[in-house]
Formats: sequence, C-alpha cells, structure tokens
Amino acid sequence: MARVLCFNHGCFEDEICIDFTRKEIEMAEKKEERYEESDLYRIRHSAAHVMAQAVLEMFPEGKYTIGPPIEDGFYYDFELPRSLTPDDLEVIEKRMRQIIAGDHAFEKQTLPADEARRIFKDQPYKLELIEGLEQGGYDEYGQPLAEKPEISIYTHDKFVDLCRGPHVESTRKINPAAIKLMSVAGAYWRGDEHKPMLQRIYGTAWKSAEELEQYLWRLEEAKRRDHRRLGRELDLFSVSEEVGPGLILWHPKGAMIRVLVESFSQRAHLENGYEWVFSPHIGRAHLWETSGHLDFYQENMYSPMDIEGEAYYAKPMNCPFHIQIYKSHTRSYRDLPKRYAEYGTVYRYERSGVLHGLTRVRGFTQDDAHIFCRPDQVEEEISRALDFSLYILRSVGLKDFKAYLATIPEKYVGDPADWDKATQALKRAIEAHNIPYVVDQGGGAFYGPKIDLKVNDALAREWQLSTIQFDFNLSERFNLEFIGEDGQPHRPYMVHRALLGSMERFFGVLIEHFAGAFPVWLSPVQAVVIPIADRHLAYSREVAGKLKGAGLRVEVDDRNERMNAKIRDAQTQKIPYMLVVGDKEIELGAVALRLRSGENPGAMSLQDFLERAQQDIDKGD
RNA sequence: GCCGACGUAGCUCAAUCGGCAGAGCGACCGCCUUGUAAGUGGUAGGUUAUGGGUUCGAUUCCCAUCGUCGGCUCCA
Repeated sequence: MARVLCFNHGCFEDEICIDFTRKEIEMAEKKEERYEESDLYRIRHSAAHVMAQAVLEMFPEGKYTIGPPIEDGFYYDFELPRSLTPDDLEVIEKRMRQIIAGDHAFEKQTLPADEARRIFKDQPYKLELIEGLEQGGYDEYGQPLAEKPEISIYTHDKFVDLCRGPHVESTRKINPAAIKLMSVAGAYWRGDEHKPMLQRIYGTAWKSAEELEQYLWRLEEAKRRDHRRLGRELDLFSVSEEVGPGLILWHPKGAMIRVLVESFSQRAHLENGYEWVFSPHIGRAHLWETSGHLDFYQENMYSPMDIEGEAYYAKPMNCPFHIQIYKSHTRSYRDLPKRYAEYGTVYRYERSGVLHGLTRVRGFTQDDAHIFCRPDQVEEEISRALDFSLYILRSVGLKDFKAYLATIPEKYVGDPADWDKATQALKRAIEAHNIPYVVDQGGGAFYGPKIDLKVNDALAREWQLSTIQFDFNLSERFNLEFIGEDGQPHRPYMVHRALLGSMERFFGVLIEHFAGAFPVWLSPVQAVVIPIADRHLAYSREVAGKLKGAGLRVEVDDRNERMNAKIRDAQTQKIPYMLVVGDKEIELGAVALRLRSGENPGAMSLQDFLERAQQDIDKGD
C-alpha cells in the first residue's frame, strides 16, 4: 500500500503529511509583499464590509464598530440586541454570498468630519472613531500618525462604512467559495475591559476554494497536534480539577522528557560558567517589599500565608533569592560575573479565562538564571546569553527564531542613559547573531529593556520561550555592590534570563512541534520489542535486557495480542523503533527493525541496530 | 475577570416531548500462537461535574458554584 511519509515531522499515513518546509519558504517569500498592500488584504477587508452589511440587515438597530483584516481572515465587531448563534452565522454567510453575487462596486469618498458625523449620526462607535481621526489618528502600532488623516467612507450596495480602505473594485472580486465564517466571540470595544463587550464575528477569506480548503486543513492539523490532546493520548501530563486549574501533573513519560532536557541543560550550564543554586518557594513579605514586587507585581501574586504571625508569599520570580545568595558575601570585581542558575518553580496568578494547557499556567518552573556583572562585562554577557539560548533551543530541535527587542516603556526606573546603553547592547547582540528581529517600542519591563526570543514551530506558529532582561531596579533596591579595583563599592549590572522559558510552556511547544514524535534522544520509550508469539518472549526479554544495558529505554510488549496490534499501538504511541522478533530473528540472533515512519529496514543484528540508534541519537533526530 | 458555547463510563460520543442511562474504543478475564497499523468471546465500569429548585418522576427545565473550550493585541 502506498504510504505518505514525512521523515522530518513524523507524520503518518492516517494523518496525511504536509511539506512544512516548502510551506515556510513560500510564506517567507510572500512576506516580500506587505500584507496591507496585498490582494488578500483587500479581499478580506471587503469581505468584512459585506459581512457587516449582512449583519446589519439582520439587526437594523445594531451598532457596528471596526472590522479589519487579520492573519488568515478578518473580523467585525458589533453591538447587537441578542447573542449570535452558530445558526445565525450560516444565515449571514448565505446572505454574504448573495451580496457578493450582486457585483456591487466599492466606492470611496473623502469628506469633512461634520458630514461624516451626519452619515453616522446613529452609530456612536463610528462617531467616536471620527473624533479620533480628527485628533490625528493612530497607525496600526498605536503610535500617533505624523499627518492628520483624511476621513473617508466606502460604499457598496446600500452599505456605507467609515473606512480608510483599500478595497477590491467590486464585491464580485470576493470568491464566494473561498469565504467562511468561523466563530463568534466576545471582544471589548478597543480591547479595553472597562469598555462595552461587543460581539465579534471571525471569518476567513482566500482567493480560491483550494486555499480555503488548505487553511481549514491546517486548522485540523493544528488540532491533531494539540498538546492537550497528545498529552492525554501519549500519557505525558494532565491537569486535575481536584488539584486546580493551571497546575500541571507530569506523568512518568512527560517527566522522563523533562528530566532528559533538564539534565542536558544542566550540564550545558556548567560548561558555560553557570553555578547551580536552589531556593525556597516562599519568602517573607519584607523581601517582596524590598524587591518592589508588592508594588509592581502584586496582581500576579497569590495572597500571603500566615506563618507565626508573619506574612509569606509564594514566589512569582526567583530573583530576590538569587540576590540574597549574591549578597551573602562581599564581592570583588575579580569574582564577577556571577551566574546563578536554578530550575525555579514560581506561582503567578493568571485570570481563569487565559489558562491554556501547558502554555499558560499558574505554577511553572523556569530555567532561570541571574547574571551579576561589572558594567564593562555586560555586553559580553548578553551576547553569551543569547548564544547559549540559541544553542539550547537548537539542541532540542527548535531552529526557527525571531527576536523582539523591547525598549523603554512609559513607566520605568533607572537612568535613561543606562537604558539606552543597555538597549544598544541588546541590539548589537541580536545583530551579531544574525536573527531576524523587530523592535517592540515601549515593550520593556519597567525595570529594564529585554530581548524576547520567539520560536516558530512546525506549523509556523510563534511561541515565546526565551527572554533576556536587564534589571536596573533590583540592584538598586537591594543595594548590590562589588568592590572595584579602586577599593570602592560599585553597583553591578544584573541580567535575568530564561532560555526554554518555563519547562511547561516549552514542553507544550515541543509536543506540538514534533506532533508527539519526539527525537529519539528525548523519546520516553525509544524501542519496543514485539514478540510474534509466546515462544519468542524469552528471547525478547534477553534482547531488551541487552539494549537497556547499552543505555536504551526499551520495553517488551508481552501482551497477549497479535503482532499487528502491537505494531499499531507502538505507531500510535510514536515509539521510534519497533523490534519484531520471531523464529527467524531468534535463529539469526537478530531483530527486525521497523521505524515509526513506516520504513521497514528489516532484520539486523543487535549490534547494527544499536549503532543505528546511536547515530540517530547523536544527530538529535 | 468578561462574552459565548459546553460538562453523560478512562477516551470519543448516543439517549424522541421530562418516563428503566447506551455504543464503540480502552481496561480486566479467557480462547487463538500469530510475520509489519486493530484476531476473537466474555466481564466490570455511572450519585449524568457539584449543590439546590420545579415535578408523581430530571441526563433533559430553572438557579448557583466548579471546571473545560473559543475569543477579548493587531484601530475606520
């Protein structure tokens, strides 16, 4: 039987395979053209207008707000007299197709604010937008526009919308077979939770029905890879209602992977000049007062517990503890840099609605470290940290990155000159490492600028893992010092960094990236020996024993099942090697190898198999 | 937190109008002794998330609580 295979991504016949690599290249090529100027952008923007028309026909008293194109589609926000149902979406979608078939031209008209106000006199949200436009308007990054924008409206059929454009020439240019309304959701007006909750309809629109199909298929693939689903199916982790939401239970197989990653990283840290430390999970209120967390971070911290009349808080960060270690001695300039690393488990309050599997949780373990160094060392330290981060991420199979350089926010502590110096150091480090990056203007923490590294997974989705942050705050607050060459006390620089970020989120990304088919070195079970009949059991155990002796994680499937069933289960569990053992293998002293890709290299000696496995492990596959 | 949808066996899902809570897979116990993706027979498994209400009777209707899912940055 023909079998569709993907050796890179561990996809199997029943999952169909997508050539992700090719897709990524295509996407990169497309980025040459700015989305805002593309045909797709116009199509989606126009589809949003058509949808708004359909919705307002249904609810003439409804208020419409904004409806921009987004990645893969568009949305439009409305205030409506009742909640929309999935059935409504079908009706709206049908009406949209009728409007499209009407071949209505999109016509632009610029006009003075007062005239616009007359047109939208019953539309309070539009009036608010006109107000904003009059005061100068904002670009898509929320920055004030240099020039005062003109006010324009677009009309098609009987529908008028305040809109900058651009649009397609006519509704006919929207392919009715390539649009689909996806979901309805709540969204605050202007994203502000103090403002009214609107109803947002999400839609998707493409040039062709094939592209729509492909997009829908991509969503299906994402579902198949969902770490919450794979976490259960592969018995990696769970969340128990009894324990509490956002709190992760690592099952033996998930924990095995974590132990492997942590051990690898632990060794790498030692080789890179870090020292390991441990610190407790709670600390006295006074510590968090000194650190400023009770002032700046309290809404993310849990209520204190009372210990003999003294308030203690679960730690949301590890820094104050590492600082205490630093402060336990007088430090000389010769001692620096000090690099303290810890797998530090922290607890942060996340609002119930934002929790998500492993990627947004309430308790998690960071691969955290704090670097205390002299000002003249900081640039080198940043560069080393970035280098190390890339090394660790690549080692675990994540190879596609984008950096975000977050700069000084409105509220900040410290000297702007220091900020500038630090920001430049971060920028030079990114550029030296040749990673694509964007500047997140004003996105820094109040205590310092930072580099966030985001990873693109196999479906080209972006995840934030690493962060490298300057801290101008804590060294001041805790009055950190080192004695310089001049015999005088000086203030060290402090850098906070996490590479995999949190073990939980990292694991979630890893699961989805590999769709559960982890590289051999990380697979909790690397090989399963499959005896064909009972009489092959003893030999199977002997084989397993030898492989275990060679350091492989091996199981024998000694269930009273047919070989086919055992193979199927091993495939489902995405075990890298299946070693089938029957009369022939016993006679030859061999094993018959089958790979999870479906490849069937056949009988080979144990020695040959071990060499092959070792090669795969060394390659990191 | 807010808006919406949802919560039935370990998993995926049924159960008409309010009238005895079911199936497949998995688990367990047998039989078969197997050659590259599911052999076969049987058994167990449920306070229908929790608490309350309406009713002769509630998985079904109502209320509350807990939890899950999608969304709440991307400005006409």
